[in-house]
Amino acid sequence: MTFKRHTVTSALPYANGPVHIGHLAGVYVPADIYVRFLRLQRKDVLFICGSDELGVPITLRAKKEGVTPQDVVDRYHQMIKNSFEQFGISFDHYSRTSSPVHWETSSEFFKTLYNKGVFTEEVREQYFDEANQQFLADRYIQGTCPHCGFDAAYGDQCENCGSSLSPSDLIEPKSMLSGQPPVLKSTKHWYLPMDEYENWLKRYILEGHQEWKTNVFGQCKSWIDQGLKPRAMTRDLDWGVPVPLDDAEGKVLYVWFDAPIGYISATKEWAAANNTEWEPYWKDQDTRLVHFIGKDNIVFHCIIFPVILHAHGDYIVPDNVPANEFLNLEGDKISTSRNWAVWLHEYLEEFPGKEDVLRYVLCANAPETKDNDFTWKEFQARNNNELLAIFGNFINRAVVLTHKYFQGKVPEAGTMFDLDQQVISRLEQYPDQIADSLQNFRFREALIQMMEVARMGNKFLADTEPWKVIKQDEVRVGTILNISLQIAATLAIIASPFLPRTCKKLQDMLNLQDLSWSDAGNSNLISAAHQLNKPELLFERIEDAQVEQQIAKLEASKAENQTVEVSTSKAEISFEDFTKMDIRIGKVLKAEKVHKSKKLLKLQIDTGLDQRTIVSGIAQHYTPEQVVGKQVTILINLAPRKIMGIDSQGMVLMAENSDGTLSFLQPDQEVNPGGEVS
RNA sequence: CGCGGGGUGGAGCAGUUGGUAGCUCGUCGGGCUCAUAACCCGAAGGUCGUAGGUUCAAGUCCUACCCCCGCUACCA
Repeated sequence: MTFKRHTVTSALPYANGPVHIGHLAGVYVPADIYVRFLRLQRKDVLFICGSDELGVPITLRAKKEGVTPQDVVDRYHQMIKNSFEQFGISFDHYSRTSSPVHWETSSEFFKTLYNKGVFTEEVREQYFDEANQQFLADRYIQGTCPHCGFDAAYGDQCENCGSSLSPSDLIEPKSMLSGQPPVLKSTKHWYLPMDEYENWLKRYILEGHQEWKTNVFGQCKSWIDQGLKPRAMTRDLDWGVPVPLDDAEGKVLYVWFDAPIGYISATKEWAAANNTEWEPYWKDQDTRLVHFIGKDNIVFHCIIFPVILHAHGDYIVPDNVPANEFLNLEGDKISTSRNWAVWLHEYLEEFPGKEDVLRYVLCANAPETKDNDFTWKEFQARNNNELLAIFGNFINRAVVLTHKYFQGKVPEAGTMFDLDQQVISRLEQYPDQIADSLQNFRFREALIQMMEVARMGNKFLADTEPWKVIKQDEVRVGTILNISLQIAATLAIIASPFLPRTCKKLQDMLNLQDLSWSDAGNSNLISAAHQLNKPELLFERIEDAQVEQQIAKLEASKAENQTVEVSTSKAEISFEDFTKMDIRIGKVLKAEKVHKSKKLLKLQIDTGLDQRTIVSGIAQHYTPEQVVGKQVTILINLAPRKIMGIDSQGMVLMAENSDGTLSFLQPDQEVNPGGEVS
C-alpha cells in the first residue's frame, strides 16, 4: 500500500523535568531521522509533538516546591521546547496539553464517545486522603502485605513477595501523601470496556500488523491473549481536563485518555497557524500514522489509543508503532531523581555545534532491540574514529584535492576504468538500500550503510592515488575527482537525515541546493565546471579532557546521592520502650531459600534459649551457604508472623547501605548464642 | 508469581528453512601518505547466559533453570 501522506508523532515528554539522552535515543532522534527522510523524498509529512502537562506527579511536584502546577509546566515546557529546537528535532508543531485547543479537543472526543454509549459507568469504593482532600492512586497507598507481612507494600503490588494487590488488601493502609490512614469513599468513573474490542484488536494487530517490531508485537499479543479489562478513563483530581458531563464535579480525564489526543490537538493548532486542513492527517485512509515511543508506552499507543480512535469511528489507527528499548548511562539506569543523566540542555551548552555528533552516537547505539549503554568514551571514539576519520576525512580529501589541482572547479569525467564503473554502480545501489532500512525503522543499519559510502570513497581515493597520478596524467585525475565528488554529493543527501547540520555545511561547500532523495546515487549529480566553495572541516576532534570532565560530573552526582540518602531519624522513644526489646546474638544453623520467593531465606537459628525459624528478606544479598554458621543479631520477642506460610519467630537485624545492599550486624568477637545486646 | 523483550570475541550488532561463527569500532604488528591518518596486508581475542536432550551435524529445534530490562506506578 502506498500512502499519500504521513502523520508522525513522537511521545509527549512529561513536563516534570528536562529531556535527556534516553528520551532522544529512544524516540526523538529516530523519529526525526525518519521524518527528514520522508521530507527528502518530497512526501507530505507532518511531525507532531508537545509537552504532556497534566496528571498527578506534576501536582505533587508543585506542592513540594510551593508553586502552582501551571508554574511547573510552564518552566519545563519552555525548556524542553527550546532544547528540541536548538538540537534540531524538526517538529512541524510542538504543542502542550494545557492549551485551550487541547482541552476542547479531548473534551469533545470524550463527549462523542459518551454520546455513542461507548463508556460504562461504575461506582467503586476508593481510598481518600482527608488531609489532602484527594483520592489516592493505588501506588500512593502503602501498607502491610497480607501475603508476606512486608510493611511497605504498595496498593497495587508488594515489592517484597511480588504478589499483585488491590488497595483494600493492605493491612493498615497509609496515604503516602499525608502518612495518615485513608478512608474509603465511593466515587463514580467512566470505563472504556476494552474487552469488547478484543476481536477488533486481534484483526487489527495480530492479523494485520505482523510486521511490527518483535518487542511491540509480542507485548500486544500478550495483552490481547490474556484478555482485556475495562479501564477507567476518568480520575478524581483537580489538575486535568474536566470531564465534560453534568455529574462529574471534580473529575478529570485520565491522562492516557487525553495525552494521545494531544497529537490531534497539536495538528489542529498547526493547521490553523498554516491555514490548512488538519483532518486529512487523521481521517484519510491513505494517511500513514506512525507513533515513535519507548517500550514503557507500548500498551497505550498500540491498544488503548487505537481502541479510542476506533470507537470514535472517524479516525485512522496507527500503521506502525516503532518502540525502542531503554538507554543506560555508563552502566546504570538513567534516573531523573538521582541526577544520573546527560541532559540535553546541558549538552547543547557544553558541546556547542556538536548536535550532529550526539545524533550520530545515539543512532549508532540506539536501543532498537534491547537496552544499550551510553558511555562518554564511546561518544568520543565514534566522533574521532568514525565521523571525523571516515566521513569528514573523505569529504576533506575530495574537496581539498579538487582545489589543489583544479582550482575548485569540478573536472570532467574522462574514460572510465573497470574500478570506476564498479564504484559508480555501487553508489547507485546505496540510496535504495538505505531507504529500505529507514522505511522499516532499522536506523542503525541505515546509518552503517551510509557510512559505507564514505568508506567506499576513501578506498576509491586510496586505490586510484590521484596525488601520484597527477604527475603524469591530469585527465585521469580529473576523472577520479569527478567520481569522488559525485560520492560526496550523494553523501550530502543520504547522510542528511542523520546529520542535518553537517550536510547543510557540506552542501554549501559543494555549492548545491534543493537536493532530494531521488538525486542520490546519480553519478552526474555535480556537473563538470561547477565551482566548489572553500573546504572547511565538518567535525573536530573531541579531546580526552572534555570526556573526562563529563565523567567527573557524573561521578559527582553519584557521590552527592550517597550523602543525601541518609534517612531522617525517627521519633524519640522512652528508655522503657527500648528495654522492651529483647535483642540477642544468635547463630545460623540452617538456611534455605523460600520456595517461589525472590527475597526470602528461611533460617534456623540457635538463640541460646531455643532453636527457632526466622524468615528474612535477604536472599538477594546472601546465598544460604554464605549465612550458615554466621553470628547474627536478632530481635527475639517480636510477635510471630506468618510469612509465605512459614511462621517467623523474630527478626534478623540488618544494616542497609545507600545502594540498598544489606549486611549483618555482628559482634566483633565470638559471643555465645543467647548473649544479650543492651 | 504472571506476561513481553533481550543475554553471540573489549563495545555495538548480523546470523535466513540446523552444515566449518560473520560485520563495524577498538587492540597488536607491517605497508602506504593527498587528508583533522584514510586505505591495504596480517594477528590476537568467542565454552554463541547455564545444564540437559533431539540429530551424522545446533548460536539456530526441544526441556529446565539463571541474569538484565519493561508492563500491571503517566519515568522513552
